[in-house]
Amino acid sequence: MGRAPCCDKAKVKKGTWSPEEDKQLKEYIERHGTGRNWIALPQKAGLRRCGKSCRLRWLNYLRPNIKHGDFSDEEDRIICSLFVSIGSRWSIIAGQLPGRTDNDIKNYWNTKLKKKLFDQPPSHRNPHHQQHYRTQSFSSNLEMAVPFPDLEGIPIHPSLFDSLTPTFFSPLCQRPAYQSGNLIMFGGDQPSCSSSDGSSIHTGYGSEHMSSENHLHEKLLPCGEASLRYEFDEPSQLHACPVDAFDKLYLDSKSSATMDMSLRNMARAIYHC
DNA sequence: AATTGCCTCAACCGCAATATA
DNA sequence: ATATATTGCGGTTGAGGCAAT
Repeated sequence: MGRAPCCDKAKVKKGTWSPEEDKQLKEYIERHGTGRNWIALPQKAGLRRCGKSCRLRWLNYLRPNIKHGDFSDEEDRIICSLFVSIGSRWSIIAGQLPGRTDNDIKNYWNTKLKKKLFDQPPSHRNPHHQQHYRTQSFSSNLEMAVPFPDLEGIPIHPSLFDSLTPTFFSPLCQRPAYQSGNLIMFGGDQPSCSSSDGSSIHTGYGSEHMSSENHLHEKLLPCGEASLRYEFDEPSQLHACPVDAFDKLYLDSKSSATMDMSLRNMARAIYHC
C-alpha cells in the first residue's frame, strides 16, 4: 500500500501559475499569513492547487525580496565553496545567499555554474561530440591517479564527483574515488562513495547520516580531522569553515582564476585520462 | 520558413524529518 | 510510545524559447 497523496490529484490544478493565481495567493498570505498549514491554505485562499504547490510558489517567487538571475561573482564563489565542502545541500547554501532560493541555486548550478567551472567543451550542440563524451568508457579495472596539488587539504564533498557523473565520468561513478595525499584516485579497492542501493550517499541530514558521511570523508580525504568536521546545526557557521578552506585556492581576492583552474584542472584531468 | 535539438527554469514528485494527536 | 499529518528537501521532468541547420 502506497503513501496517501497530500491532496486529491483530480481536483487540483497543475502546471504553470497564472498571474491571477499568483495575485490570489499573494493577497491571501499577506492578509492572513500561511497559518503554518499549507495543506489547508489553498482551500481557504480559494485556489485549486495543492498545498505543496502553493508553498513552493510562495517561497520561490511570491514572497518579498526574492532575487532572480544575475548571480554575482561573489555569489558564484560562495556557491562553489559550499558545494565543494557540503555537496548539494541547496537549502543550506541558499541560507548564505539572501534573496536566493534553493531551487534557483540548484538550477543555476546544474545549468550554468557547473559548466562554467568545469569548462564543458563548446561543441555540446554537436551530436557527434556529445556522443563521444557520453560513450567514452574506461576499463573496469582501471585505476587512475590524478595529481591536484592545489586541492591538498581541501575537503571535497563526494557529491562533487556525483555532480560530474553524467557528463564527465559516468563510468567512474561505479568506481570509488578517494584522495591520497595530493592525488585523487579512481578505481582500485577503496570503498565506494555510493550507498549499497546505488543512491548517492549525501541523501539525508540526520546525525546518523552525518556520522556515516564523516566516516566516508575520512576514507575519501585522509587530510586532517579538522577539515572533516562540519557543524550543520548552525548554518551561519558553514560560511566561515568552507570559505576559509576555499580561500586557500585563491591567490588574491580579485580573481577566481586559481579556484577555477583547480576545479577545471580536475575536470580536465578526469576527462582526458 | 521549417525543422531539429539543446538549454533553461518553473514545477512536480517522492522521501525523510518533524510536529501533532 | 505510536500513528498520522505536515513540512522541507533534493532530484527530476517537461514546456517553452532559442539557435543551428
